[in-house]
Amino acid sequence: MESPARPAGLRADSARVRARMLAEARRLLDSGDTDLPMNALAKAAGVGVGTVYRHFPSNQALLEALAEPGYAALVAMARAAADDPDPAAGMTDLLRAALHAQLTDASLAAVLSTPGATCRSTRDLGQELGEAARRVLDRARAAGVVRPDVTPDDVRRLTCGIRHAVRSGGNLDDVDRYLEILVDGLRPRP
Amino acid sequence: MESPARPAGLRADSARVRARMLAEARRLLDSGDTDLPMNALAKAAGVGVGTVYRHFPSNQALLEALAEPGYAALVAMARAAADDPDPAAGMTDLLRAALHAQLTDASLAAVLSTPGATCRSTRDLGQELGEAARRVLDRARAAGVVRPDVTPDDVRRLTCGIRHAVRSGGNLDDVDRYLEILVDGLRPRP
DNA sequence: ACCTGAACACCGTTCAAGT
DNA sequence: ACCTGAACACCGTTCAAGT
Repeated sequence: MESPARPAGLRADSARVRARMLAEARRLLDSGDTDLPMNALAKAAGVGVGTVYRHFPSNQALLEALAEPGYAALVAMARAAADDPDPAAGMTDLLRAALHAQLTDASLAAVLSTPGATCRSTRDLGQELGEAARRVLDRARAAGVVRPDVTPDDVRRLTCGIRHAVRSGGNLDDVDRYLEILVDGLRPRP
Repeated sequence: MESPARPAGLRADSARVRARMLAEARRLLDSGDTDLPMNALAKAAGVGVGTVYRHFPSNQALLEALAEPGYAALVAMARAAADDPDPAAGMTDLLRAALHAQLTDASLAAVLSTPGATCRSTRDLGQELGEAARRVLDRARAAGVVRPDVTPDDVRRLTCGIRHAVRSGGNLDDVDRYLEILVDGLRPRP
C-alpha cells in the first residue's frame, strides 16, 4: 500500500489506473453506499477485479488508501488544536475535528473505528494523531477541563461512538448537541 | 413474527423446531459470532434454510425474536427506574441498564441500533421503552440533572454509541467510566 | 510487468419439489 | 401444513491465462 498521490516507482499508465480507481471509489463512497465492494469498484473503474487487488490488497487497504488525505488533514487539525492558546478550546476543536472528519468521510470513519491498520502509512498517521491528541489532553488536564483518566484512545473510541449515535438518527442536526454532551462528559467530576 | 415463547396456533412439532432454532441461534450468537447467518443456523439446528425462513422471514426478524426477552427485561428496568424515589439515580439506572443490555446481548444491540422494527411485538416494546424513558427524563429534568433537550431517542442513540465505544477497545472494563462520561455529559450546562 | 475475468467459498433469500 | 435443499444474486478474494 502506497500513498494515493503518485507512489514512487510506478509506471505512468499504472499510476493513471490507480488514480482512476481511487477517484471512482471516492465517488461510490460519497454516493451514499456505506460499503465499497471490490467488484463494484472494478466495474465502475472499467478494470478487472485483479487490478483492484493488485493496487489494494484488501477492501480494508482500499479504505485506508482512500482515507489517507482526510486522515492527514485530521492530524494537522489535531496539531493545531495542541497549539491553541486556550487548552479548553483546543480540546473542543480536537473532538469537533475528529467527529466532523468521520461524518464527512465514510472511509475515515471505517479506518478510525478499526483497531489494526493494514498499511504502514495509516499506522504512522494513527501514531501521529495519538501524539497530538496526547498533547491536547495533557494541556486540557492541566487546565482542569478534562478528567485525569482520559487517554487518546478514549478520544478515538468515544468520537467513533458519537458518530454512530449521530448517524443512527434521521437528521444529522444533532452533531453539535452530541458534541456538547461529549465535551461536558469529559470534564472532571465536581 | 410471533413471541418466541410458545406462539399460539402452532403445532407441537413446529413449536419444538422453532424452540430448537432459537436455542441454537442464541448459542451461536453467544459464541462470539457478531452476525448470525441463516444458512449457518439452519445447519446448526439440523433443518433446511426454508424452515428458518418459515419461522423468521428475515435475518432482522430472527434477531428481533431472539432479542425479545432481553428487550422486555430492559423495559421492566426502565419502568423501575421511572419509579425510583431519586430521579438522578433513576436516570443513571436507565442508562446503565440500556448499556448493559446491549453489551450482554448482541441481538438486542442490533435491534436497538436499527431504526425500524420488523415485527409488531418489537415495535410495541420500543414504544413502551420510549414511554418509560420519557418518564425517567421528565423527572430527571425537573430535578435539574439532565439537559432540557434530551429525548428518549437521544438516550437510545447515545447508549448505542457508547456501546460501540466500549466494544471498539480491547478490554470491556471501560463501561463504568464511559457510563460516567455519558451521565455527566447529559447534565445541564452550568 | 501488468491486466483480465472465471472461479471459489461464502452471504441472504426464494421456491419448486417432496412428506 | 410443513419441511428440504438446490438455486439465484450477491459478497471478498485468488489465480491461471493472456498482453
